[in-house]
Amino acid sequence: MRLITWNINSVRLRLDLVLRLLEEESPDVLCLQETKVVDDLFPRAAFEERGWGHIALAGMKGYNGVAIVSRLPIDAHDVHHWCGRQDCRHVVARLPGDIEVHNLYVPSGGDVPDPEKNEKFAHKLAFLDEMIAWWPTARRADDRLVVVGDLNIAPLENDVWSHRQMIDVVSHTPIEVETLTRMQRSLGFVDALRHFVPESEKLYTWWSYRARDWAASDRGRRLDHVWVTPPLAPALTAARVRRDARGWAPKPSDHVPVVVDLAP
DNA sequence: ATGGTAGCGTAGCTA
Repeated sequence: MRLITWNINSVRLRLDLVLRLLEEESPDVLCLQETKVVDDLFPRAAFEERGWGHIALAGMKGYNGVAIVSRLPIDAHDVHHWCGRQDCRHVVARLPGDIEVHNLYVPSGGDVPDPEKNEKFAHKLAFLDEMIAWWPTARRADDRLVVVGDLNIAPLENDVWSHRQMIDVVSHTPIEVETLTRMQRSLGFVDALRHFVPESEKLYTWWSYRARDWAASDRGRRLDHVWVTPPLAPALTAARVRRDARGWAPKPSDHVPVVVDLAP
């Protein structure tokens, strides 16, 4: 099974790029974040016509939004909301083979890494803390789970271009790294990308739009992740980042797809 | 220290 996660930053504006990815990679399951569209206006037909006819959505107007687009039947799906909001950041699909995919869009957290001074940062930490409490009550470490998405945290030193210069920057602060690590440990999730790419190697999935030349400066961060529970870890056969998609014309997303292959 | 870009939707918020 091939599974891809991609923060698309408007699925309607970049539908042509999504279709290009489907053509090039032919994934079984594509998980999108920041679709920025209500469910009724999601471009279903484009996916259905190409064979990805099973779709689970949680979208809203203008912001956030997650989608799971699948070639495999989706037996059931759920939408979860956190922190008392209805902000469309978590959709779940159950797939054949008793695999459950959780597609997440974790709050970005604003600019100031202090929950006392910045409500957005407090929300980001609260969102993760709620999930950390929820996982062990709702699922088991021996379930066959895949957690993907834009987690908006780069946990390892080589998940950012400069650990030293990023230590006080939201996405790489110690409190965020510690919180994300606690979520990872809540069910013993295995980091699929780092299962294949050594921690000593720089690895990014996001580059700011604000750089003059994203490729030359290469000030990236690894914000997008794929985790699996221990029963699925032996099935991992490959994981890679489609860095080239950051340059796709005419208007790339600031995130690139992460591709993971699981043996049957 | 600051400003740099992008999407939605048409002002200002979010990232």
